[in-house]
Amino acid sequence: MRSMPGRPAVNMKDLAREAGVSVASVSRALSDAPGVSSSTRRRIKELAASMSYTVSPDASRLKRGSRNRVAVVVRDIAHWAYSSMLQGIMGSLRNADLDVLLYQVRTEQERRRFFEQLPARRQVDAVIVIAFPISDEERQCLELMDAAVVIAGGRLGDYPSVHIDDVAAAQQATNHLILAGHERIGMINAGGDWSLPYSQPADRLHGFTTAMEAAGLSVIPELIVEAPWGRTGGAEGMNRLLSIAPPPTAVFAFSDEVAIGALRSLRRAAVTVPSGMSVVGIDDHPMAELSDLTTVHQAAEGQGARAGQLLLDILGDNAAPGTQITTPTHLVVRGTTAPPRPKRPQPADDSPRHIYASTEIDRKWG
Amino acid sequence: MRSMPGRPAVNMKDLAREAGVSVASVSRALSDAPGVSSSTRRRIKELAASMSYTVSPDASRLKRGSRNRVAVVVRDIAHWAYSSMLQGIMGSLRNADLDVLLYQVRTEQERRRFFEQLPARRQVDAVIVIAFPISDEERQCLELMDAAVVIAGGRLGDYPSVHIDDVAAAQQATNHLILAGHERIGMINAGGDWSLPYSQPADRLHGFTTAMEAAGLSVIPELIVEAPWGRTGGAEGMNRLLSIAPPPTAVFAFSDEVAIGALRSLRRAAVTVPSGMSVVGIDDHPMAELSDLTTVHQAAEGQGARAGQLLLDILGDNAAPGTQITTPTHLVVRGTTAPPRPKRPQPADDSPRHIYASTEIDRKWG
DNA sequence: ACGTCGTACGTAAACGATTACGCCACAGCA
DNA sequence: TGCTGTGGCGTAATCGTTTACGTACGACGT
Repeated sequence: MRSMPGRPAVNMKDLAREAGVSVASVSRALSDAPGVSSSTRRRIKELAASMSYTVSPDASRLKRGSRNRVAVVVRDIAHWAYSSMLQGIMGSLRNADLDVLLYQVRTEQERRRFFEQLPARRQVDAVIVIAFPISDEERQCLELMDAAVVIAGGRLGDYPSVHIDDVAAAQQATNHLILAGHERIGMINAGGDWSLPYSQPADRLHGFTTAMEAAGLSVIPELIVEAPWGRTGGAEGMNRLLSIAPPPTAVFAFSDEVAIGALRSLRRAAVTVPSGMSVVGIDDHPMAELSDLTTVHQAAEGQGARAGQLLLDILGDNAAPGTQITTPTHLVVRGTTAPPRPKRPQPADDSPRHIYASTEIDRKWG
Repeated sequence: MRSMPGRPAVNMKDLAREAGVSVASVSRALSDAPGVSSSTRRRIKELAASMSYTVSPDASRLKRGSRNRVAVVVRDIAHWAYSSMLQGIMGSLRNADLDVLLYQVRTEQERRRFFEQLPARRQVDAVIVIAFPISDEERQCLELMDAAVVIAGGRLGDYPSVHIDDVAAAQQATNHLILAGHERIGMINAGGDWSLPYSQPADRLHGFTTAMEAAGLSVIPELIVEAPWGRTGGAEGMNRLLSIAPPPTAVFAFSDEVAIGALRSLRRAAVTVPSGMSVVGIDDHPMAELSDLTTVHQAAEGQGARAGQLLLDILGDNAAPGTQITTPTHLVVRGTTAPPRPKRPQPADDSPRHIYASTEIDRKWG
């Protein structure tokens, strides 16, 4: 049976009466403030426990003017990278006496609604945005509520953020293909459904082209295809690349999910991997190991943890408001990349490369 | 530049002065309560917008005694099944004007801390517990919060819950193996690290044994191994089963993650799947498709959505407090199950079964 | 002309805490 | 004894709202 909604069964006044002291003493005792003898403090605390009393967080917040709440906004909770970051964030905020309000914005419309209502109902000290772009008007909403903002898993304006170096990650992936001897290299990019521009696709594209140019290879525009984010998008993208004559000998995919979709297309097209086509992704998604996918590892949970810590530092005035943290990435070589098939058909090395061998030893390159 | 923490730049009194009315009228106008002429109401609302004023949720809650928040407690945010459920919950709560407070309890210690300190105390109307067991004392703590409780992805006492029928799911998996002709069937069970008993392992074990007995097959105790939850646990479990002479010809794994770990052990032991060993799991994790794993599908996001809806019904007094919802499961046959190798060695059908064939067509059995 | 009623609005008392301020008793010191 | 300082505690103001109640006033019926 629940009592009146929200009204506590026992409030501070009751406790005070019961203890024979004033509410002021109770407040002081419970909040470990000075001004109460240690004996009464102990007595009050014990009584509070026995009456299972706790202070009303709302009244307390109202009076003190603190909020002790942060909002975490995530685009897709069920996505590996984002839920990992969320986990990292929760981890570093765990001991901070902060409540976490969770919001999911899957569509443009939900995003808009979130920012419209944000100042209205939710009062938070900070907002952590996990990896999606926001518009200028939406930034104004954030300014209005005078909350700190931290971006996790991306970069956005001058906001403090924790992210990987997308350009460098793309270069690591591309250089791996180049070092293996590939020259005709394609890319499947994914913009992520948002109408707003986000730095990731542009950065990864930029990393790809600069790596190619640095190696003296030509970037062939038709070998760069844009596909929807996700596995089906990756499959589509690869189909488009396969329809080009001649197709690339290696493909850099925007992410592991895209790469895995691409691998599916290759299987259906009976193109052997890696001898007929090399594929590399970015993320080191758990599925990458299963698919034996060469990829560039990023520590998603670690980024979340750093973002949470950065937020605490900012709230505690221990960090510059514009701090940008770049977490390292590294190449994980698995079974989907190899040198290209020699141009002159010769006894091809089609001996069954044991598909699981490389999961045992992840050779890690800078 | 942030002003005083938590104190709004402009409060209702300021607005009232500016509008030339009393705070009462402002409150009435903004909350669409009767007692204000429509003209003043409009005027006040416009002024509020132009001063970008919003009511203090804390003061409002304090006075009204409402909370409009629910807590979601999850054991492992980054796990596919739980983040999917969380996603489903968020989805059905989205339009309900409820904020979601998120708590993670990964370890026994965190769980204990959560229940001892009840950070959600006096803050939420309801608590959704995602798939982990709680002790009797902890239930008493929950009562203290005087909040509604809903269990998602499991069953717990008399609390309303949304879950699959674990017994039936285990039977579906086991029967599939039995129908394929297996007789010596093992099981890798996983208790999930908690010291508290949870219904899932017991139910799945029970489903396994009843299916076996119903088919007139004997349950061999040493073929039932307990392993830690997760892929490495599954690998360990399978190693133990392989060390038994003779090993089983088929294995039912507690979950897809366990099954995938088991598959890894089989690869390392050079046991071919499915001809040398059949494996079936439960979940239909996205990785199951990649691993071509036969499994029993459960709709994780759907369960979350139902749980969220159930919560709304309970808060709106539209559902009996003890409602239990069972969501259906179905077998998805893929490539890790097949009839056992005939006992008399004969021309084995080791022609390469195309490992991806069945991902194209998921034959679904009740 | 006079009650009566409904509407629009203001006044003020909560809601449950925190905290500045004041009071009192007692200890220390001359 | 008289003065001052300090620790322990109570009084009351306050945080920003909501809302029960009171009042003023125009409309209406008789």
